[in-house]
Amino acid sequence: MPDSKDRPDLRRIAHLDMDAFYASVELLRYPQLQGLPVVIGGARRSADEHLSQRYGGNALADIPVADFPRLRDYIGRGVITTATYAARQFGIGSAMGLMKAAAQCPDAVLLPVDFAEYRKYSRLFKAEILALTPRMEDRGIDEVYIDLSDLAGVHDDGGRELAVRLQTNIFAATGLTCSVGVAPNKLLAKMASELDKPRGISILTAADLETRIWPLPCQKIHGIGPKMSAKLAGLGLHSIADLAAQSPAWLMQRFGATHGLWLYDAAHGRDERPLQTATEPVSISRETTFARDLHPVQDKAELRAIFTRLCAQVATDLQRKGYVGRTIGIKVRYDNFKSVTRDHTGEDYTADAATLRATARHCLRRIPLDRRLRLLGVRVSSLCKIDTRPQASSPLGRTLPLFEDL
DNA sequence: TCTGGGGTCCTTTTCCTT
DNA sequence: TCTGAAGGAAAAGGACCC
Repeated sequence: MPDSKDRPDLRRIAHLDMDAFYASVELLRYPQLQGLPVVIGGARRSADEHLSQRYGGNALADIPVADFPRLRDYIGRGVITTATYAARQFGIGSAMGLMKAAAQCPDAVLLPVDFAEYRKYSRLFKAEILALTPRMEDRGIDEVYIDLSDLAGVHDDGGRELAVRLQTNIFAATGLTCSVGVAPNKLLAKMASELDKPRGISILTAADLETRIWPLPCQKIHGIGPKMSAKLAGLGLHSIADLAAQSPAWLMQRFGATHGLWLYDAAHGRDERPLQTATEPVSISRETTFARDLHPVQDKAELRAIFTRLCAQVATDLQRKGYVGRTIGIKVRYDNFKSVTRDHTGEDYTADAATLRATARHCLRRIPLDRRLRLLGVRVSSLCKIDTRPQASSPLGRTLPLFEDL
């Protein structure tokens, strides 16, 4: 049997992406909303309370459509996490402000984001994949890479039969559909899975590069976002073919050695990144955008309470996940949307709320508090597992004194 | 005018030490 | 004691992703 580890040309990597994941989960729960404009996002409280007060989580499928909260009822800040296709007809899309969306489609149903529910389905579909192979890289709640290289039959049809089997098993387990792309590496597999959504299966080989990848806009490359895309467009490079036509030297001159070479390789479909079947978190953080901009002096008590709560939440998250960290930082976003961060690396590892708060407070003192704030965040990095940390440090899980000075 | 939250990764800047 | 170079680590910022 050929071993793909020694034969890069035999690599078959699948990228699997759930179709409109959050919206699809919500429609399983509320089938009466099928076909209606529905947006998911905003603050949890409004819609949650609205439904739970009246129905308490029972017989959700029986809730009359007329009883669902609407965009027009929403007051406050927030953005749309995702929108159903019916809502997109109104020009509503991800990351749009809710107030703006409400102006365009006031009657759209507004549902809160329910991560606990999405995680439940996430575990179900990943379990189906792991039943086929342990060679899976977790890429978040609704997508994964899978190394099919050594599975029986993959080299007979490029992986199509395995992709069909995955789709079938996942649908049976969850009632949800997904799209699958199979290609020689992660970069191409990711692009392949987006070629034919929803419920698509796209099988790519190196020979398909010019016909199926090169006509796509540069932004379809995972890692090229709006900023990079605009810069490329400014140089007259719009499609991946345009990018591929440039010499490595030309790209390196304009984008630096590392990035230039990466662009060149990506445009030529080259990517040798291995699958990462196990990953450790790099940082754990909590942040919150206030319902209204808060003044550092006039709203001091409110800010202090929020700050204390964020520290306590991060500490709880660390303890629950079994980590301690020694770099503690804060993030502030001013009313003009400018953000600043400060952090400090200490001697000891900790997951203690009071210790986090004390260090974070020092960080906070290093930034100018001369205008209103819209966001505050607390972050811990330089993490290690609690049982492998280099030395014993601060006590864990102490209760936090409330409402100290900021 | 509007712009969430939780992350990763990369580059640049700043600081410290020799 | 001052100054500058060099290198590394830490800090800061930004782009990107889900």
